[in-house]
Amino acid sequence: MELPSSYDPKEVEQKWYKLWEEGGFFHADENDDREPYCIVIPPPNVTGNLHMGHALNNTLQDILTRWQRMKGKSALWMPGMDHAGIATQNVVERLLREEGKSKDDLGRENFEKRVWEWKEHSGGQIQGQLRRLGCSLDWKRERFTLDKGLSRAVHKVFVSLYEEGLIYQGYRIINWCPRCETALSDIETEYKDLAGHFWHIKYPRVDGNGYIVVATTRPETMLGDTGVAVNPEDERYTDLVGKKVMLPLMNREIPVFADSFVDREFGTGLVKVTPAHDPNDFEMGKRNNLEEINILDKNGFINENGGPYRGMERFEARRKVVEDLDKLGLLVKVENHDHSVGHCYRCHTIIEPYLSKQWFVKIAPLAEEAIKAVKDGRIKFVPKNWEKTYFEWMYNIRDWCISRQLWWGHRIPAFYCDDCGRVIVSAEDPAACDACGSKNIRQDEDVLDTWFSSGLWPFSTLGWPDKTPALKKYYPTSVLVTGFDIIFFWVARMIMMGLKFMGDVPFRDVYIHALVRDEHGQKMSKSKGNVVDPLLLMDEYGTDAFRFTLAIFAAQGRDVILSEKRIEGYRAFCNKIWNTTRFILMNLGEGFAMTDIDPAALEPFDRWILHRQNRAIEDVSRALEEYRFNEAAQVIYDFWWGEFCDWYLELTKQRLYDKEPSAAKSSAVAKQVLYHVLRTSLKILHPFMPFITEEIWEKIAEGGQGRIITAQWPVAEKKFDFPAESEEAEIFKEIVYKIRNVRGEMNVPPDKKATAIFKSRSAKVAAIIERESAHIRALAKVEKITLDAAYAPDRTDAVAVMNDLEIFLPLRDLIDLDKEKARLSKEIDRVSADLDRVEKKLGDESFTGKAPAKVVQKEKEKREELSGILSKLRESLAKLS
RNA sequence: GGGCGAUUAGCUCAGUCGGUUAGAGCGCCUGCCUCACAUGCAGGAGGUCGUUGGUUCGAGUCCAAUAUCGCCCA
Repeated sequence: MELPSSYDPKEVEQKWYKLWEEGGFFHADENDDREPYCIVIPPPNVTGNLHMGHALNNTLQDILTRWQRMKGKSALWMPGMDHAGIATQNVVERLLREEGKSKDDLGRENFEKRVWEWKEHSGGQIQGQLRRLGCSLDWKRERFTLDKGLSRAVHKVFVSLYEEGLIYQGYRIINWCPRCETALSDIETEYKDLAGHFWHIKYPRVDGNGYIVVATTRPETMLGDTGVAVNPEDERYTDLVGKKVMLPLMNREIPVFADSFVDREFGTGLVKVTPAHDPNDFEMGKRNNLEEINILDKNGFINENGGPYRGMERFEARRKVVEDLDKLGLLVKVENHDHSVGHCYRCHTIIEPYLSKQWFVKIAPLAEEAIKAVKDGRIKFVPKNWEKTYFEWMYNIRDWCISRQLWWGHRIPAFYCDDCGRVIVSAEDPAACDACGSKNIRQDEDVLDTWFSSGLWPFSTLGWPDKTPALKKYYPTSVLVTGFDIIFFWVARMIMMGLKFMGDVPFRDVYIHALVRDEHGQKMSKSKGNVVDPLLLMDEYGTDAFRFTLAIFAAQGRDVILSEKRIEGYRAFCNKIWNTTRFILMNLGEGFAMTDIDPAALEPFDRWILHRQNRAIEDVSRALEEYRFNEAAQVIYDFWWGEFCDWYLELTKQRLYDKEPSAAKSSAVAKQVLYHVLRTSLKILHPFMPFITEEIWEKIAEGGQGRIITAQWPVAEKKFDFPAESEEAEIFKEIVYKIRNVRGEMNVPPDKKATAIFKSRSAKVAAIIERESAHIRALAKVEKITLDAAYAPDRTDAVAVMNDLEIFLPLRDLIDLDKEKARLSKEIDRVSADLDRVEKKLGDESFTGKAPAKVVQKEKEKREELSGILSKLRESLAKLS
């Protein structure tokens, strides 16, 4: 069979995914008795499209899943999507706006219907894209955070936490997005430094003794001021405490009071207090019994409490307030002031601290357990330094606001009795009030934070609250693979919920990978316009090359800054793989059949490559065990290209091309080894490059060997360990390299076959040269080889020196003596610099006295070697002068 | 303001326990269309590992300070 001379990924990729999926290769069976291995996918948003972050995240998960599947585990990679409350609602609202409608025109029920329709027809684009990426997800088990089973889990958790007192309703300051018209949790608010102003405003004293000056970055909030605070220690204002000032514009008398929260150094040391619009002011208000006046409506417009400013948008009101104060002569000064302003993480609108009634999770008791689980090692973060970030947050965690004023999501299972005012929390919709029996009950309008449901993901997807066989087999899951940006949003919450409801951690390991950044190290984002579409890269370079690039870039603790040139390089690697196969298939010949390899029949380089392959298998396996994806990929790359192709393949050519009957046995062995190494290398490459490996696996199949996706992961075989032969192979490689080096530097044309004379006193080296002379001739392009321990070199001989060996190449008229002198001088400089360093070291008694004997011994050997080489080089140079 | 990370070849990045001459891909230079591959082959140039100090027989690696950049939190 002959292959085309270059690899074309397009058809191959289309073909195999379908065959795998339809063939049930991705399905894990909870009823088999194999050891479980489970990863739950970080559910992408239903609105999502595959971006670089997904590509990296899912490539790594797929590598792990495919590897464990090949290791014989019952490997389950659980797929699914997140309903993404705010994001999805925003998408559908935007579509409605294009039709000139609002969600209120439709009403809640119709709106929800509309979102479901959207989900069915336009949502979940990413599922196809994950297939394109080759993800071996068990699609039959796919879940959605809003499906029936998961909703049941959400209700059960809510009710249970409520009954335990861990969920409560509270009236307090939350982060409010006026555009999304909903509350947000603390971590859904992103702080950005903005250039703002610091307005200094006069508040006249009621007693007529002039005025005080307060400073603020948000002057419009003064409409809701109900006090002015000073630090109790601040002597400047002792006499003010207990007095009243007149709030300008609103003409309301408000008290001056002392509160130690106030920083004397900040601004004027006098702080206007707006309890309904600032979390710190809220606390001070509570401590000092201040009135709470809410001046904003849900859209960020001034409400009826804002007097003349009613109906103005908040920033318009700010301008007007400042203008009016200025007119009244109450504006003392305006300073430029940079400050940190909270923005909605979904729509980037500036959020307002806003007083309202919301549902909260009392987080401290849950966090305590979650901290323990990481402290005592039940959960391990990789890399470990993320544990610090995790602890930092967990120790400072605040109660979690879980209610959202949205329509798309899990509606909060709380009901209010309009007759007796009772709050009923129940997983099933109650028919009547359980206190007064009234049927006059209505459900809470709010839905739950999307992250509330994703916090249950590792067990809800496996069937909880039912005790399913899948849950029993796969929980706790093996590893969670995710980016550090959602450690707080998601990872910490899964840990808390898993411990609470399953009584065990949700996963053993948490592998935190990097963010994919653009070439300037910036986080990719649509608003910055610096996104690179992974689908385009896959189209251009092939999925396997793209995946391999991501893997080899995924060094721990470092961001991935993607370079297209690298992808191009690994596309070339795909082609190399393809052509390795092409070469082997062209040479196996008709009637080839794989047999067991008899170690006794192997020739030296067969032993070398099998030995090297054993090391590659070990190194790849170990790297994967430790989530060092980049290392694993690098090992395969180096082995395949640098050893298998560059050396072994070249070394087999003579054996394969020799048609003499005497060469038949050697050729047959080489074929077996080529085939064996190819098969094994394909296997260790498969998790990284699933498509090309499966394609080739089929091309080289002798029939009935199944698919590579379920082939057995190789282990290093002791019978193929040949350390002594491998050492000799390295000497051989150096000989070839030295000759090539001379040829290259002296510009000897390739068709000019040289003669090489080897001068050595080492029996070992001489034996290698004698044995491998045919290989040296072929690889170094040498015509004739002579071993002569007493050789007296001619002036026109080019020379190369290595340990225990001098190689002379009589070049006659081809030699350029000046060039050869320069070459030798350069070599002498290099070697003597090394020798100097070594001698200096060995002359230092503190080194010989304190360094381990092994290290000293090594240096001594090096000295011998270098001084030998150096003297021979000098001799040669002397002859030229 | 607090915390974390980075700084290594022209570019993008590796470098494990402190121990040979600090590696790779791309780019660059020289020579090759050699019967698997020009997406290739052979050879070469290119680095005082941000700076300063310290620990050590020995530092790209450990410690401290500092500069620059990035991220997270307040």
